[in-house]
Parts: sequence; structure tokens; C-alpha cells
Amino acid sequence: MNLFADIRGVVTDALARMQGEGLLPEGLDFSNVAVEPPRDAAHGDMATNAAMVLAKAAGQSPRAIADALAVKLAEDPRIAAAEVAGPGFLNLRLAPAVWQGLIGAALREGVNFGRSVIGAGEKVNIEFVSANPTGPMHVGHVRGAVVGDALSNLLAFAGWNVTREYYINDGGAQVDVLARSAFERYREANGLEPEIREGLYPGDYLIPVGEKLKEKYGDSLLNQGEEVWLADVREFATTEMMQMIREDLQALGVRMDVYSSEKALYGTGEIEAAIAELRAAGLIYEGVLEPPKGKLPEDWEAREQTLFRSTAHGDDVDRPVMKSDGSWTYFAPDIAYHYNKVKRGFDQLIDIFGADHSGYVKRMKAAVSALSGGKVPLDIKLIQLVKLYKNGEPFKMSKRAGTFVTLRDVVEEAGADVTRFIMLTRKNDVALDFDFAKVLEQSKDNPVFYVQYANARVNSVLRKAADAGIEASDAALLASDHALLSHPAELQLLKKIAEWPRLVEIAARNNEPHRVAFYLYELASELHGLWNRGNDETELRFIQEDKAVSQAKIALARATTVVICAGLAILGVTPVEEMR
RNA sequence: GCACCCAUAGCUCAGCUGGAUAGAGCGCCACCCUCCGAAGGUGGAGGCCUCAGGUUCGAAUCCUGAUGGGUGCGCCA
Repeated sequence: MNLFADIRGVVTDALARMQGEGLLPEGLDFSNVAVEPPRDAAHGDMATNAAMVLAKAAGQSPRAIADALAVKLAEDPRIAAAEVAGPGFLNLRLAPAVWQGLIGAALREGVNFGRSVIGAGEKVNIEFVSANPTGPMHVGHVRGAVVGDALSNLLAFAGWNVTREYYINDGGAQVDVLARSAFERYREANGLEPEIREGLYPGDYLIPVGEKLKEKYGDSLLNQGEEVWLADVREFATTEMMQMIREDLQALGVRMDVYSSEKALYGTGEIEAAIAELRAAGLIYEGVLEPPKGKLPEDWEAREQTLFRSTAHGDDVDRPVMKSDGSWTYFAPDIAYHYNKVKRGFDQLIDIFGADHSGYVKRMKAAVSALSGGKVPLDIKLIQLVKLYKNGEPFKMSKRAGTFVTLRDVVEEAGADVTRFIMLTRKNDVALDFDFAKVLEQSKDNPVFYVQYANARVNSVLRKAADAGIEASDAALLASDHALLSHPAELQLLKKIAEWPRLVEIAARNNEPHRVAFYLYELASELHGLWNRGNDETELRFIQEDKAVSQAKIALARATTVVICAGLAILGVTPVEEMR
């Protein structure tokens, strides 16, 4: 239940009745009528702009419409008061019973409270991480993984049919480099001195791969040329790397539905088919690109290439799909891969890229636009850098890779829950500072702790209730008399709970999971505020002499944690029962 | 040179398909508590939402331009 949507329905119904009575003309467009929480609580519980939006088309002044609408709305038992304010806002005050009713909804629906159907079961594909299978994932991948996973959870919660997908870049030159690097470790496993030449991957993580190669091949590859072993070793090593990556993702609590391989696109005609599709649309031609202005590469010379006319779909310059030697550029399999996603019937695509791929956005959108006839939207979320610190000092460490901090390092140091929450405390396109000391601190300054603590406090109340002989099962709390919750401080918490279903929809529509984290902080803040008032005003404490009153108050606390748990589930964070 | 992202309190950042007097945390100032409902609480000061135009009943939000910062820019993925 989205209370704001419900009340918007009350407003539009009232407007329709006004039309029926001739107070408003027929044929008005209500789509811009909004019912929102006002910034200032003094303006009531909800405000609607209906009168202002309709004034022009109705040929009446905003105030006249608002006055008439106020009379109509006052007839609804849910509306306690409706008053015109400002340039034509209609401020609504809701009956306490409306707020109190939220508790029942939350307790009945549990972690499903706030679920929405705005996604209408549309199929959305979310591609994220897609790290090259050449080594362990580093810290730069963590944020993209968390954002992608949380966004997937969020959209699923809001009614989309979500597929989480990882695109394995196993078709390019970098996996040949991986194979050669692994081969050196294979030589090492056979007692020879490895030659880690410039350009090979030096990390320790390939040592066990070399040993496994020895187990499989013995010494049979040792004196063979690359043409004999490259393909096999490449296959073996990329499989090993993907196994490692899956384990890393699992450590972070990230699960994929589909792993797609770039290499699998080669030799199947998929790339050729995708390019042929573009060619049929007149979007492929042979041509020479202008050199980039300002920064001219040393070895630049004009070359004729096969180009995609991406400028026809919003790009700034056309992009090469084939190199001058006739092989595909990296862009070609990407086109084919996105074509593949379109053909699988997704209504919407989302890619999560590192911010260093920003130059790739327009051409990818152009390709999807061209290949879907403009029918499948592609949203690309760019993930900004994470800067690591410890006690304010830049953080450098790596047990396995020698030069960079791995995803494992982060998870082992901070824990998956803390890591995930903090990664969502910034909008995706803003840089994020991650301080290992601060994120583990147990204080009000740490948002993870603050939210977890709210949940723990409520669990503490439930335990104490049991000690006091108060029945506090969800069923008992559901049956309690919520009309006893009439104190403004309690209603204030209920009003924050009321925002949850609306927030889910807003966050989902914008593909912005960070909003959930911010909301949970605000909700926790309301709970802590009520708790703190209980220090001085004992009638606000959750456990009272009167058992019926206690149950009602505990029901409110429990409803709050229902929302906290639902929100944490979207973030992929485990709620804690008590703080230690 | 071009493209994209960012610019909001001293600092770090939110800000809802455009809504009323722009919010939070930290820091600062004042007061309160020493109570296990514990890992503090209450209140206060602090703003030309980078700048200049435009659209609108209404702009931090949309458009144009400028300034400052970041990222990227043909045979690397």
C-alpha cells in the first residue's frame, strides 16, 4: 500500500465528481496532479497541486478550484482537514486511523511491505561487474557490484522481472596475455624459472593455476610452441579466473543469473548478424575518421575502416567496428552482445560501467537504439571511484595481487554488510571515500551502525517484553489496539513509515538504490528520536504497565523494523539482532 | 579542441517525473545527563544552491552560455 497513491486516488475521484456536477469542465488531464509530503510539517501531512495544475485548462482561478476541492475532500473519512494555502496548494491532514492502519499492513506483509507493481512484470536486464577474467577483482569493482546487486533487488521489489548478468570479456588480447602468464607459472611448477616479461600479469594468484596445469598436463607442454598450447591454457586459465571471481562475488553476497561469454559470440555468426542488421539499416560504411582535435596521437595516420554511423542515433562521431586488418574491434562483439540481449526479449537494459568508460555511453546507446528500433531503452549507470583510507590515511595493501587492493581485501577487512551499506551511501556518480576505521566504528556517526542499532533496540524491546510477560508475537501485535498510538511523536514515526512504499517507487523509477540507504537512516533517526524522548517522558517508552498499551507501542516498534529489514534486504545487508 | 559527469552550510553530502520559509551528519556555540532506555540528549548560529540569461503561476531541479574540478577521445578491452 502506497498511502500517497491512495490519497491521490481520493483527490482524482473528487475531481471527477466535480466534473460530474459541472464544477469543472470535462476532458481535463489529471496526470500532473501530485500528492506529496510537504517539506514543512506545519503544512499538514500531504499536499496536492491539483488546483494549480488544472487552473489554466479549467479556466478558473487556482483558489476557486482548491476551495471547491477542499469541500469535496472533507467528505472522505480519511481526510481530517483540507485547507487552501499559498498560491493554490491544498494541504491535507489525515485522520490518525489512517496512520495507525499502517502498522497492520506492515505486520501482515512483513518484509514484503512496500512491494510495488509499477514494474508491471517488464523484463529488465542488468549487466554489471563484467570484470576481465584476468585476475582477482579489485576495489574498483566492489562498488559497481554492490550497486548492480542492490539495484536488481530494488527493481525486483518494485515489480520488474530482473535478470542479473555478467559479460565475460574472454575474447580479446588480454586473455592471451593471461594464458602466457599462466604458462610461465606452469613452467615454474615444473621447476623452471618463470619469465614474467613486461606486459604479463605478475600476480601470485596465477601460481596455483600453474600447479593445476602441471597436474593436468605434466611436463608435456614445456617445450612446445605457443601455437600448441595457447588455446588450451587460455581456456583453462579463464575458467580458473572466473571461478575465483564467482567466489569473490559470493563473498560480497552478489549473485548473478547469467554469465555471458564474449568468446562464445565469435564463430557463431552473431557478430556478423548484428553488423548485417546495422548494414541493412544503412548504418555501416567504409570511411576515414577525422583525427581527434587537440590531442593528436604520435602515430596517427588516416586509415579506411568499417564504421558504424552512430551519429544517426545521437553519438558525436561514427565508431569503427572493424580494424584495418579486417578483425573486429572490441566494439563489434559488444554490439552483438547487446543485440543478443534485445533479441532475448528484454523490455529494458541497464549497464553499470566504471566512470572511466563514460566515453562509451553514447555509442552503446546508439547501437541499442539502432538494433531495437528505438524500442528498448538502455540506461547506463556510471560508477565513480572509491578512495580507500584508514584513519584518514590513504590505504594501500594487497595480500594477493602485489599492486592493488582486491575485493577480498575489502570484504575481509570491513565485512560484506558494512561494505555494501557504505557503498550505497553516495549517489553512483559521485566519488566515495571509504575509511576502514570509520565504517567499523560503533557510533552515531556511522550510518551502518546507526541503522543496525535501531533494529537491535527493537529486538531488545521484544526480549524485554517477553520477560515482562507481554505477548509480543506478530500475531498478538497485529491484534492489539493501534488506536492507542495517538501521541504526536508516535504519529511522526508512522508518517515516516508511510513514506517507504513511495520511496521504493521513486528509487526504482530512477534506478537509484542509494535512496534506500538514505531513507533507512532517516527512519532509524525517527526511531532513535522516539526512544530518546522515552528517557524523559516515560509514557513514550515501549514497555508500559498496561499490557494493551505496551502491545500497541511494541507493534509500532516492530512495524519500524519490518521496514528496516525490508530495506536492508534490498541493500543486501543482514540485519543484526543485537549490538556487541 | 570535443563529449560526458560533478559544483548546495566551514567540511562530507541528501534533495522526490519543477512546488511553499532549501535539509542531514560532522565541526562550532550554549545548556542538560553520568540514568545501563548503554555505545549520549536538547537547542542555536551558519546559505546569493558557482555565475549570467531563458522557459514557467512557481526553478537547487528543465534549457542556453560562462567559470572551476574530474573522466574519456581511431587499429586497448
